[in-house]
Amino acid sequence: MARESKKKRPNLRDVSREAGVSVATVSRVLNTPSVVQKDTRARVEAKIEELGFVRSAAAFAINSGRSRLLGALIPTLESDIFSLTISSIEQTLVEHGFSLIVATTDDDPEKEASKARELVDVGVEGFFVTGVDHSDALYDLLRRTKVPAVAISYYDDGYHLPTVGYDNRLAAETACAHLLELGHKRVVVIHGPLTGNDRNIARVEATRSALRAQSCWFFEGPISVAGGVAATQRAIKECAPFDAIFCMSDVMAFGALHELHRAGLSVPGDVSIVSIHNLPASEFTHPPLTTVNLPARQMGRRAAECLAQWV
Amino acid sequence: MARESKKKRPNLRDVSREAGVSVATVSRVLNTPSVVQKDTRARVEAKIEELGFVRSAAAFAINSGRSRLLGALIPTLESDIFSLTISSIEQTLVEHGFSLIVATTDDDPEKEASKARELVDVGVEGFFVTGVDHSDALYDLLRRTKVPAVAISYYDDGYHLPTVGYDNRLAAETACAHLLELGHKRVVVIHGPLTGNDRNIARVEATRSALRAQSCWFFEGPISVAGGVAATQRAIKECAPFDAIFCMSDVMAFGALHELHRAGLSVPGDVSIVSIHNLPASEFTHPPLTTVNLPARQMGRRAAECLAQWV
DNA sequence: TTTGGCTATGTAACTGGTTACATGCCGTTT
DNA sequence: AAACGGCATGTAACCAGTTACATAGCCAAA
Repeated sequence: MARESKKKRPNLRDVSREAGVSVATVSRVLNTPSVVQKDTRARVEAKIEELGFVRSAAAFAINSGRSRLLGALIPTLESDIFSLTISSIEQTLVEHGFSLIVATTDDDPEKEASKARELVDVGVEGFFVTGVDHSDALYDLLRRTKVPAVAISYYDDGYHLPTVGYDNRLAAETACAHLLELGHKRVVVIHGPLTGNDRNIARVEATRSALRAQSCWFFEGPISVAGGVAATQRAIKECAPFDAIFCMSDVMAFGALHELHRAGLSVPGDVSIVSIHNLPASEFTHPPLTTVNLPARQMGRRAAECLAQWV
Repeated sequence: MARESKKKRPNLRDVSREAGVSVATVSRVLNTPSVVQKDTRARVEAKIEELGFVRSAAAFAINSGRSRLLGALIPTLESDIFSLTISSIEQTLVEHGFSLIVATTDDDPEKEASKARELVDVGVEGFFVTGVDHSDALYDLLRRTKVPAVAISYYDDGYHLPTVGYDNRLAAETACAHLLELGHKRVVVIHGPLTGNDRNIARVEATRSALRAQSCWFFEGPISVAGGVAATQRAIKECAPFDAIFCMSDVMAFGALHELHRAGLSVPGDVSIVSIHNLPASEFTHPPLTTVNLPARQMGRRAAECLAQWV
């Protein structure tokens, strides 16, 4: 009774003592059960069950050097694209026996570096970063600790980290090509923040060059439905008439669609909309969105497999 | 040069040797810098920097007993409600010096229990579970390991774990009251899966009793826009005319809205819609959704603070 | 000059596992 | 009967930190 209450958690030695075997044997039961005699094993396993023993993760990690933890540094979880990606990363990692720590960075390189540092402190064996544009502090950390990292949401062969993602320039170009094909001449481009966001920068640059022969207006806003609404309002006020809107993100397109309806403009009659992402919900807007597919789930899976293999 | 390449990562002894002090002193520089002489400390800190030393999280955890990790067991990340919640949990936890491991369960109690087990194995100091309905295996784990856990998305004073969340019955009742007030008589209720999902069960039960005097049809489907679309299609086919739809989740309401439009029914002219959640996007549907607000962000913050305090 | 107390640092024993190596036992083979 | 080999198990060193306790050095009071 005193035992029950004062003891915190049983450890290997407790089990070994109670089962009348050595610590090594208990450890073997845990790690290589096949090498220990059947009845001994049964006895030890019974004691483990009885005492409610669970091996200390810390102690395991300390001599195996393996924490079975990976981290993910993403701008936000409040955007479907990233939550979709994280979701599939997590699902893939469990298959490989890893757990996933998420850390959000708000697209702030400083915050990213400090959270990366925390991840390393907490013992991750590797992590994901979003995009290819990072602070020196982060690169420094990677160099010093040699922790494996893969970049997601961005595909760039020449980058010094493995990248798993899509070609953001190509995605924008594809959308632009579609607009050009339809013969649009006056295009409003609505995109997310450019500071610290290489993905948006790549898309905007590609768009500028693809639409160089067209009249274009660029509007920046937060990547949200409200952001799309606000940008579209400004566009209607400042640069109507236009015949197309290109949203760099489906969620902003939802907002654009809403605002166009509100303004009495029909889609695609008066204005065409194209965007990038192809979220599950984009199929059910009115009309359905024309959007460049970014295979977020697939990317998550690939990235997870890449990192799991590496470590 | 041989050192550079063959050595893995510098440890406490390496630093102490190089700095010409004992391991205890280095440890003190790390943990209680104030007690070590200024110049000694400076020397040690310089060496730490020079060697790129980072203390092993595992070794720290093993004797402090603190992993600084918490886990979250949620049904899915692919739903805005949960990603919103997780997002605010994560943001709150960093303020308290914790990192967050996410694990998705698909609303499957078995999966939940096994992931809980993994979380414990990996060394979390506590975790969040969703709802109050769990497998025996999970309760057993909690009892044996005494790991703190708080339940979210559900408020129930009498539960044996602390709960941080909303009153799901009340939310449903509020929505129903609104429909009754408008005088609706024939109501279609669209809800998510009931198996293993106490939140949905509570809402449906509350709805049944609130609308006992009305004609009601209940449709179940996955919590997604597509799920809402499909359920609404069936409703139109099987039980028109109805004058209201109550969706237990905004995302399903998006689908319902879409499908009603497609069928040529006007909202709220022909059919009223109410739902639960109040997602950021719900303000921008056409017409804006009437929805019972569930303060996901606030809940995340509270839950995080609760658990952080506890451990 | 001795004693006492304070501070800065070192020594070594812990934490809870893993594992290289040692040992003991039993059945074959010569 | 002696020697050998293989298997099951035990002993103790190790991983990378923390920390209780010991010690050394210094200054002031007796």
